[in-house]
Amino acid sequence: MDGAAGVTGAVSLLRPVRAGNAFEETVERLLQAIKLGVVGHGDKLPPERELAARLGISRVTLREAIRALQEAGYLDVRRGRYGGAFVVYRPPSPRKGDLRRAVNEMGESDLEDALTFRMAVECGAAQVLAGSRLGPRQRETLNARLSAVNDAAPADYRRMDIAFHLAIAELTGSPLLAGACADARLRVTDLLNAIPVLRPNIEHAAAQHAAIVEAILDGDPEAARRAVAEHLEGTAALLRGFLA
Amino acid sequence: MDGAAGVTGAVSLLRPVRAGNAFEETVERLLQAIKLGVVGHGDKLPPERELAARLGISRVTLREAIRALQEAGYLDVRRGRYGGAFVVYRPPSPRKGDLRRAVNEMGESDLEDALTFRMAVECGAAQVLAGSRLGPRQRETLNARLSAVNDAAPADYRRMDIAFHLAIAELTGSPLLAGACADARLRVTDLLNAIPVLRPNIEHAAAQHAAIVEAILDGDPEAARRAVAEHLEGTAALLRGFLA
DNA sequence: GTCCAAAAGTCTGGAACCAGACCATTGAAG
DNA sequence: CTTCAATGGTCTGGTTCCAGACTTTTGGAC
Repeated sequence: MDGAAGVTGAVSLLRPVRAGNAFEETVERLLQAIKLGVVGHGDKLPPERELAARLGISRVTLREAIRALQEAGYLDVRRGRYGGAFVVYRPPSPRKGDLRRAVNEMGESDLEDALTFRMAVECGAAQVLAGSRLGPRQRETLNARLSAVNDAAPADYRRMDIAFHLAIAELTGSPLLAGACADARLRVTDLLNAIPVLRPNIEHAAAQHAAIVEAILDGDPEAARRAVAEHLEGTAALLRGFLA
Repeated sequence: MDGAAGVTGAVSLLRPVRAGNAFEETVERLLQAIKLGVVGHGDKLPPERELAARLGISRVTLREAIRALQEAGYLDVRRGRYGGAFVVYRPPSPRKGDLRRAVNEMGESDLEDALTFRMAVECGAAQVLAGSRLGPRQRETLNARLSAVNDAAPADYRRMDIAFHLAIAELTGSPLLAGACADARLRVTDLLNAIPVLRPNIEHAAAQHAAIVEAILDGDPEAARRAVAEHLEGTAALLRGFLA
């Protein structure tokens, strides 16, 4: 360091190699999967042995995490054949003050960080996707996700919205980019879950979603980038509005 | 899973919680810091106790990593007061075949992944930065980094180039975004180090760097995004050219 | 009704990792 | 030339985490 301390990158590179112990990180991961709706209400997690292998941890550690989530009321574990860990979580209806509480938990600066990060990676993903030649299969997927959001029941709205946004990143074919977008989204899920889903907002978002898809299918990176930026600015403004 | 297996995000969320053991991850991190030039030739790493704390690992584990890097010839460790671990690494002059070898090591699909990821996050960062009000201090920093690349000796060129690109991300004020850009860059450093630094390429890059800075200082997100996209496409094309 | 396969639940020995105390070396200041 | 502070080097006991073998429960197939 010393001589080059100020050059750059020191902050991001010399940060902790591990976010916490294996147990904590596993709980966090599973909770994210549940809250993002990757595994929805009533769905079953993969068998312990398979899941432990996928997460790269031992069964013992995974079981501790599952038990913690069970005790917290997120999972229902049943044994025997056809048993498993079933998700029983439903996003709670937001109450006044939830947002304030959620923001206080993460900190104001973390909020700005998350919103900035999300803006950058999602705009980047849309730009990249619009700039690549899309096959008929990919176009279908994109349209299907768009329809799914528009047809979603209020209780499913957030989940479908997440699926739509992540689909854009995943269709780029870059796992790194998809991971970054998933990361960005889950850093604001708690906040979004804390504000009510209102009709005018949904309609506004629907128009923006349509514009995003249109730009991507048109192969116009600039329009795609602008559409996503506009959409996310709207979301950020909504959040700040509820905070004020 | 099952019911929602196809929805999305499963791949990125149910991936391994830890990339390897603490030792391996630490070696990797330090090596990245060295190769990205965060700590340049002759610089000293922070004292073991401090570095271990920053990396969130025990001194024992850190020392193992340092010893590995010492044996690999990247560090020179001296004891006593004013001692420490000094970087002795200089980026090697590329030889014919190095690139092919580096690509084979990481895999073709990982290469595409890395290039796509980098395109998305760096374009996003430039867009965000151009869209934010910059203070005089930030403008200075940006110009300084630009000059540093242009004035760099050939041996320092890559390092200054990295510092320039990362500065854009860091100036957004988002640690998450800065981290993503650092990650993206280090995934291609080995490849870029494997191709020679040629005059025409440097001049071409210099013009593009200038265009990026101009767009950002003008507060034009679209122009900034386009300039970065163009620049990175040039780099990607260069890589592919050397591979063909 | 019996059997079987798939799943959760349990146990054990060992490896990895850690926190903290202590030792050894070095170069500068007095 | 003695002292001292900052640094790397070493040791010890305890915790976390792991791999793998084994047990129990469950519901369907025959």
